[in-house]
Amino acid sequence: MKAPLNESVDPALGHARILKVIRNIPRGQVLGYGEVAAKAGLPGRARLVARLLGNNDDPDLPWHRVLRSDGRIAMPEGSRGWREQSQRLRAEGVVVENGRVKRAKPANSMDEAIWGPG
DNA sequence: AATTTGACCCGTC
DNA sequence: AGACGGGCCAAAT
Repeated sequence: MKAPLNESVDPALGHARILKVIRNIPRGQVLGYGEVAAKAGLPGRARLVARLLGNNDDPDLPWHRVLRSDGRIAMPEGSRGWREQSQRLRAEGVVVENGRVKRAKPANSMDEAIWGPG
């Protein structure tokens, strides 16, 4: 039998789960659209995440912590949102260059570089 | 009910 | 790093 790779999910519930994941991104950290979707139990639905953010009106939602998989900001360069996102990220200590976020932060020690934090 | 759209993603070159 | 092509999937037209 052919098991579906992912189950269909009630839209309202899916939306809620996605928003929850975004709200749970720690300060100073970022996540890709696809990663958010996956964490919400909706693999392959990165574009749904994008749509939700586009429609979102909740000022408390840390939407700025969501980036494209290549680490770049997902809005037209120079646009209002683009500038605000860069600024918000920097305010949290995230390094942003030309709308691109460096995920591989310079490690504070060689141990961290090799074994990672923790 | 068919087509278009979107703050996307991935392999390849 | 950047360019291209093809794939993806729910929501809006």
